[in-house]
Amino acid sequence: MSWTDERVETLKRMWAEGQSASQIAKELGGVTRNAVIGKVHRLGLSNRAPGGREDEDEAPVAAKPEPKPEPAGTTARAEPAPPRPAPERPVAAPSNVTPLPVRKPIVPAGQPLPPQPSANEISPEALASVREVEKRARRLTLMELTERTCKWPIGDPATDDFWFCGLPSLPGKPYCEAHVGVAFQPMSARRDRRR
DNA sequence: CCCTGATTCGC
DNA sequence: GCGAATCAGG
Repeated sequence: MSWTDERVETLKRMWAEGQSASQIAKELGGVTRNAVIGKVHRLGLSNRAPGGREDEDEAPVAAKPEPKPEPAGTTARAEPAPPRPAPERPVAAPSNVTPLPVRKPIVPAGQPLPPQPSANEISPEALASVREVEKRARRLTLMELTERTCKWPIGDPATDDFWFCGLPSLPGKPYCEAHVGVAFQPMSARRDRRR
């Protein structure tokens, strides 16, 4: 694979969007995150806009030759500060926490997450398991989610009482075992259960 | 251990 | 120019 104009464009766009190098690499395919990072540096867009105003063009002449007294170890690193999807209070759900087919947590521009077929029926054990699991949830924030962490939302997004499960997700699935069990229910299964 | 970006250096 | 290996950090 080579850096065609199109691929570079995708790289630029995603990098600007705050996507991580590994995410970009996966999107492009045929390259590693190292390749992406390397390219990013060669393109000279290493620091992403922290959300606020940033200088467009670089002042070529620096007045300060040596502004750093520290001998080593100092890292002038700019925080990414990814776009945070402010929780636009939808419907302040009461204490009634029973999200059945709720499957679409706010994931940072992730993949479509195709629906998985499942011959699962929601069992009392599964429900109990979920309750239990949610007590032990890692309580991750949006930014801490990865492809292998459960993205099941817990709590009320309109309050601080909100986080994501964060337990290890099943390979290829967005949720942990317990949450997959209640998330993916075929219509038929639900109907049958309503007996 | 999972992940992040930064840097180096042989190719 | 490229990117694997490595580094430095969360």
